[in-house]
Amino acid sequence: MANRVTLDDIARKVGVSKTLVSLVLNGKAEQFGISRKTCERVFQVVKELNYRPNQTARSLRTGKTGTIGLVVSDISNAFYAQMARIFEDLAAAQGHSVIICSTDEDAEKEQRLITVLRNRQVDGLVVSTSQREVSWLLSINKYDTPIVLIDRHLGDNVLAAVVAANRTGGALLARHLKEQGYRHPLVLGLSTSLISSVAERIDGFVDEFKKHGVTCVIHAVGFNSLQSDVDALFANLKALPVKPDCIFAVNNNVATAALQSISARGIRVPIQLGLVCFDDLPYFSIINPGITAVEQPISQMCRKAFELLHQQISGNIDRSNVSIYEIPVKLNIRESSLKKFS
Amino acid sequence: MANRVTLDDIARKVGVSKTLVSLVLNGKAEQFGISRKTCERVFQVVKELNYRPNQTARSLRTGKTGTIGLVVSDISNAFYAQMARIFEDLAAAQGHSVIICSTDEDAEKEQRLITVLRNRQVDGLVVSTSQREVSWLLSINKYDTPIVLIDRHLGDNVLAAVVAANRTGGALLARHLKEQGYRHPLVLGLSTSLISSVAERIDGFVDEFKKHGVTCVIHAVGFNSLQSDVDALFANLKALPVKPDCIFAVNNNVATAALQSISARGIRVPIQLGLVCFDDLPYFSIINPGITAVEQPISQMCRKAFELLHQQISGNIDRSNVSIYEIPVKLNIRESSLKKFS
DNA sequence: CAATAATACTAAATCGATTTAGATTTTTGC
DNA sequence: GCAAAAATCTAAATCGATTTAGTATTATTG
Repeated sequence: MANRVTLDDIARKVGVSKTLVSLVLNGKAEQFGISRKTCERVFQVVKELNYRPNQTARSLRTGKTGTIGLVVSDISNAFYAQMARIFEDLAAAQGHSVIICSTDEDAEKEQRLITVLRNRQVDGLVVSTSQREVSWLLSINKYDTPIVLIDRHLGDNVLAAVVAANRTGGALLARHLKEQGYRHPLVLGLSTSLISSVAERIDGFVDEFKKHGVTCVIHAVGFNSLQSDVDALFANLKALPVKPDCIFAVNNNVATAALQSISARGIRVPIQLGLVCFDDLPYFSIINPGITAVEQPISQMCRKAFELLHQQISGNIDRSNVSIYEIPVKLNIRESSLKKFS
Repeated sequence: MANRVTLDDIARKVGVSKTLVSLVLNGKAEQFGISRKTCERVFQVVKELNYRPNQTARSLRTGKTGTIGLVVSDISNAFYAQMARIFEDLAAAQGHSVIICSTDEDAEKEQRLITVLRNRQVDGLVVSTSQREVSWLLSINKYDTPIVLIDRHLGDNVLAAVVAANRTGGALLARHLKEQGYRHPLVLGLSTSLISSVAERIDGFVDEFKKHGVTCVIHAVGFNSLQSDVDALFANLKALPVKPDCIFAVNNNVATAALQSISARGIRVPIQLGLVCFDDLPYFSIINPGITAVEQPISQMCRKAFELLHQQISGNIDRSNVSIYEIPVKLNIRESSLKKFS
């Protein structure tokens, strides 16, 4: 075996105790008054034998694994994939690793996955939760593993959370549509709309239209039957009491499904139908018409979440006094909602 | 702490040894002739105290962490994000977890990341490698950690690898373009074209055209300067000795960058310029024109790679006799290459 | 020069599981 | 009723690191 080299092997070869080797390798040589010469011999042998510390053993002793768990609904979704990459980089900068889990918006599956992560002794969790009540996560956070919520929160002052300005973003989209002359908005939501992010996007959107006396129709589609639900809706668009003149897709998946239907049916955007989306994707600016979207500040959200998690892990923060951090969003106006000018 | 419950706690409360508790929990009760009654009491107390085994301790003793490392160039790329999701599911089905690392096509970074993963005692590695020679990975695989390459291989009979039928896919695209009447193909490759997948795609493409006396122009762009390199190319298209009438993007990133340029310059596809891509994306079938693409069998590739890895991990296979598995691809013809009919 | 301090190092305990080797107790056969 | 066999269970070693509580040895000081 290339690496059955242990601390003992180093110690034996150098002719010192493994305590000393450990101290040297952990940079505590100075503190423990270990002579420069000895240090050098240790480093030399470490290099010679190509010693690599067994992280498992270290974790058992220290109680720290240098691993964080990232729990999202689906890592293959572009939004969470980007998030994963950013967390990976943030973690790697500290020599930490990330284990990623996809819940498919299933609260029970989420609990199973989090249990696995806890058994693996992750130092902390970043969770885009599908839970509907806070108690379970709260007790974990309180007694065991630090948790920071991302993208979705579970109400005030219970668990630290970093979210996009969902309500504001929804309102921005609504105001824009209204200014463009759209009057019959249809909100394409998810049947899991209890999750805070989607709910607030919809609230912000609906409230803004309501201010001007316009009522929104809300239609929910299933996370696991997205395309077929959306297709079914489009097949019956004309049968609706009021035929919508624009659509608000609450996330990038919904928007893509809608675009699929729109494309298949040859519906003309933005004339026949306006389209806006919460969450921006690279291809939205490539296609014709470009899709008006609210861009989420993923990088900022991740950095803040990571910072909060680290404060909790290192115990530099009072875990009972937590806040929801809301990061501003940006409206990218493109042709899909420009009724006036088309 | 919610979970400072250890095997000892269970043993003490039940009034047996921790050996027994461990045996019971690992399903070895029968084998060791432990009475039904005792088992039941153990299970009851385990549930009562909400015992969760410490995976770190278990890993140290058994030498198995139940973790595999997935090393790719960038997890936020749709292709690898999908891959990650599939591996996650495959691993989860066996109670295993996945740690994901992004190398940015940097061979040294890849080595650093793999070293971290090995220190974490991962049971195996699935790597879409950026290495240019096989020796380093080979020695790891031989003496230490099982490795299966995915998407890219490093030559015959050195490391198990699962790849798409890259050469065939390239040829399929070339034949199609030729049949459509395109005669001046430009290959948009990557400066990291030494990697087998890209190289073979290009080879297959170029060879097919050569059969019919057509020479391809090959233009490489940088992984870290994709958009600007592509933009620069498009700015000078006319200045090229032969103006291309179609473009072959060697992967989805390159295609998206090309589309960005195409869209910005108002180039008309497929009339002015045909476009095909190796690697299919959901949005390729939504936009107008749809993008002709070779679809990679990601799921099959992942399943095969996972199977191979598991054979290696469980020692059911001779590690020195390895093969490259090539999985068939599928050509999805869309409007972006239909010169004839447009 | 003895007492004290500083320097350089180490033995052994520990983290929480698994596993080996063996110890009891009970049952069975004759 | 007693040895052998079967049925249950356990003590202790182990994985490979970190950390606590020291121990020698040498240098300094009054």
